[in-house]
Amino acid sequence: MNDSPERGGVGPVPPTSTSVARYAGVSRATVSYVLNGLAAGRVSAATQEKVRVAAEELGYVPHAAARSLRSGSSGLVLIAVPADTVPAYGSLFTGFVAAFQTELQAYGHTGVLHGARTGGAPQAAARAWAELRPAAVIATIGAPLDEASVETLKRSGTSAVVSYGLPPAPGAHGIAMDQEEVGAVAGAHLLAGGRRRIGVVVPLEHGLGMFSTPRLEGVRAAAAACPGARVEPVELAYTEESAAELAARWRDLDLDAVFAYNDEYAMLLMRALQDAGIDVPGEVAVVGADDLLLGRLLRPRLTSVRIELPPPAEVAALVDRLIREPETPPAVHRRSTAHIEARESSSRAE
Amino acid sequence: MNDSPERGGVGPVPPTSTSVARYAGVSRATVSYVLNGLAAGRVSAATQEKVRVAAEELGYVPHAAARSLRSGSSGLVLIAVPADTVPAYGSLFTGFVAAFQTELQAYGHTGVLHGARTGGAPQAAARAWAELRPAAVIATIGAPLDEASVETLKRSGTSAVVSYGLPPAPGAHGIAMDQEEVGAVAGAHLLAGGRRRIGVVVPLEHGLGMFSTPRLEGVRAAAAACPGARVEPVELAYTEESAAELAARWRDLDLDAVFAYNDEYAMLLMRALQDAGIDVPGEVAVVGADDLLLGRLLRPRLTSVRIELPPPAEVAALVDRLIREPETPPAVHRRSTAHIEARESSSRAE
DNA sequence: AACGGTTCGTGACACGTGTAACTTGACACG
DNA sequence: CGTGTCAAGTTACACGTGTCACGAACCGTT
Repeated sequence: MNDSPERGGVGPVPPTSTSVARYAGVSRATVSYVLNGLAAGRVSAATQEKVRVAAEELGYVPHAAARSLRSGSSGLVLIAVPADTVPAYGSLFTGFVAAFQTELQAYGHTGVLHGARTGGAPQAAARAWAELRPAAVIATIGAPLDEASVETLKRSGTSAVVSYGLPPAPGAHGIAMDQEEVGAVAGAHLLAGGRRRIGVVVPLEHGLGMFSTPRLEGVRAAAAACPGARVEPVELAYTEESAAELAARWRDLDLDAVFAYNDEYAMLLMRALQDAGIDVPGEVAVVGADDLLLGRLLRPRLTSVRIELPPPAEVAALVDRLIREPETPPAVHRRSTAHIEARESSSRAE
Repeated sequence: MNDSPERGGVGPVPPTSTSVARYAGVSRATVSYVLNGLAAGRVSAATQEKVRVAAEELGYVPHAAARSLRSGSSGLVLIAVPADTVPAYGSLFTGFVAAFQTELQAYGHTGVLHGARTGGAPQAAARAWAELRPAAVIATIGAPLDEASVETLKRSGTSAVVSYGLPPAPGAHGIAMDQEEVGAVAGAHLLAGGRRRIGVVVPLEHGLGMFSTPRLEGVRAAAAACPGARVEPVELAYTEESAAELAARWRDLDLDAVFAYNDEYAMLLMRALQDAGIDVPGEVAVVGADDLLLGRLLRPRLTSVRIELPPPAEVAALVDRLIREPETPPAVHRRSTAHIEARESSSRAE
């Protein structure tokens, strides 16, 4: 007759609010009121104390699933990241995500990070997310998110779906990095330095394509205003071999500048060029992005596009608002800005 | 009389198994059997099809919280990371965590990452984790985890608590990085190269202490066997200013070698030493750890201790076993190995 | 004494799911 | 015809929580 599910372990059953109530000699409702701070004018101070002591004594921790079921909201904010292309990211995001989780906590949400394979069908990932009934989903760069996924999430009760750092999927809000601006800033800097034949590194690593295309377009846009300027994509993988191979045939490409996608690719390529006897910045100027500390350790020091992301606190505030006002029509809420940090690797041509 | 909680949004209510049952013209139990693959010999093929179609049509996604409540297990594996010291990590972990989540999925668990501030009381973090009733918690380097936290988790039903990359807290399992071995390998290499006055970088960044102490001990252990050898801690923060300041007073320290905690600190320090006119490796040998690609781009190329972590698949398998056999007594299950990758930054002294 | 207000609690329902136990025909066997 | 056996579903309960509506005292006023 006992229908209670198996508790495999022989360990003690976790205390519930019922245990606490019994222990304190009050009803379960009272426990709930006290522990959720709704006891004002309902429960005497003495009883409150009794309940608190009982909860402490028993080591009571509320059951998030039960609370979620009853209250109709999980309090989760799910941050989706791509599971496979992370190493090529740079450490730009790890810091942001951590800070963001901390900020969310202040609003009473629990930020949780979920890796999704970019290879598989986006639908499968969206289903896994939807099962958790998150109040919001933030899909970061490279995470699979299409229109159907947004639909799945919304139908399952997620009030806000936000694309972070890339153009939002239809139906989703956006906190965009303006990738074209990144390219434009890099391009403008190189053109101002007298460069006219600009290569743009397109990483061969899977999943970075959505990133490099708009950057390439940004460089092109900057070059359009400048007669005689030429812009060309250059493929590169994040390995020493690939960089050496590219450097070996560099002179055939006839370029006097390269925007290398990010600082890590830039450092890799710059080294390979130098090893091949090509002078930086004399023969070719190199520009990266993300402004990593390590880029300043090389000689010449690496010029970089610094990308200002909206600060975590601001993003958390926005997400909280979107959760509380689910009817807000999808829009792009905030863009990043990009600035050039000019250093020796892109000094003006003679 | 309606006690159902508010659904703030005006959006349609998410479909439940009841909706699906009504739509398909069967009972809710049948839906459950079909969708969980327990229909063999219980439900006719025709009915199964009807149910599947209905679920698809309605976009039904099961409610994880409800399932968790009923089944007594959340299916979650919580990966705890420190929320504040991440940038100093290097990209070593981001790749691992992502791969690990993917592997876990194959076992039917859902890996989820949770950032915890290292500043606050460990108890608060443990409580937040325990609320989710995870089947297992994996605390990575720097995540706050003490004996009381382990106790809180176990009492709330978590069957396995695993410390990853650091000595396990009492009561927890361990998948350890052998930090002493890392130090020992670096120390042995430097001693073999004729160095006798070895500095060991201790990062000033919060939360990395537990890391550097055993490494320092490892270097000391290696030096103990070598008469005349001297080992000293050297403090350094991950900023150019700190490195320059250290380099300026370097000669007072009278050291001919330094093990710089990891490659990022090593690159930073090496650059600062060079800028101060100190020859590497002539006057001082530099060794890092993690064997990053970027370390090979500097001149001289950086010697590094490569740390082989247990592969994600293996870790996932272990965690799955610990979940299924909760009585397994706590133990250290797997250690990392460390190898020296000798390059020019630590060439033999004259 | 009757009445209204305040203080301090409790009883009971609903959230969505998984599954053991039961029902209902249909059919076969003695 | 009574009795199993089996297929195909259904009924009903439990998981742990939040909260609405409803007491039961107690106190002060008319």
